[in-house]
Amino acid sequence: MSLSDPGAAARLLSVLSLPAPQAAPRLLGGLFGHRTAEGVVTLRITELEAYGGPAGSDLPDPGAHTYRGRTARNASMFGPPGHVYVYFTYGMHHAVNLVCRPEGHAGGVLVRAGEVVEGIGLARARRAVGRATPVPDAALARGPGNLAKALGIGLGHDGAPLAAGEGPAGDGFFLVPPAEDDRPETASGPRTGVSGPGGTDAFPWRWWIPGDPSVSPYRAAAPRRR
DNA sequence: GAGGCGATTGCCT
DNA sequence: GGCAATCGCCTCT
Repeated sequence: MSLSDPGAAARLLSVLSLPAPQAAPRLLGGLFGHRTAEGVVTLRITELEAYGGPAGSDLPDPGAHTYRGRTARNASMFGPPGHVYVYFTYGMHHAVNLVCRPEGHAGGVLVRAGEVVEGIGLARARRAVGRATPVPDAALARGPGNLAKALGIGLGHDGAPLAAGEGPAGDGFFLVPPAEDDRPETASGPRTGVSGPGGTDAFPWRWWIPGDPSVSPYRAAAPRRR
């Protein structure tokens, strides 16, 4: 697999047309990158989570932002595949999803962690902002908030298209799903930080590459403070 | 118009 | 392991 893989475009469309729980394990080990005026950072995806659609749809997911229907915030999740859904949470963190399924069907894959394989200097610089101590390389894109920061992703990128391979020249996102023969070993379990039934064994929609140092530690949803 | 809380992170004890 | 930070979105009044 490489950024110039001629089969990448076909694989991207076929994989992202699937419901998220089927697309997610097929994206593990793939390349995901973002090119800006600052440079390019590319990751090998090592951890992700699938998210479905609203109550009453064909893939209801009580853990998803889309569960209560389409809103201005989550509209990208209902759009055509091959785009990104970026959201802002906890007043400080961004996270990025790869939108799945045909337009009208909500679904996406949250990219939770990756190994930086290109642009590690830029990733280090972005992650160093506001920190006193340096970030270990394996942790540069560990966790969805950290990954978004390493890739330079903000709310302004919500709805941006995903190119296959290196894509057209200029700024933007690109994605290269692994060829079938290149898919890594995978493990799966409940999603991290999801409260309610969506965070239980009933939705084992988190996948990761076992033993990879960039995978984030599992955390149960924070109990409500009072 | 107000209040609660979140697909998190990192520092503190 | 506990918990503060920090603010936009969503729900309810």
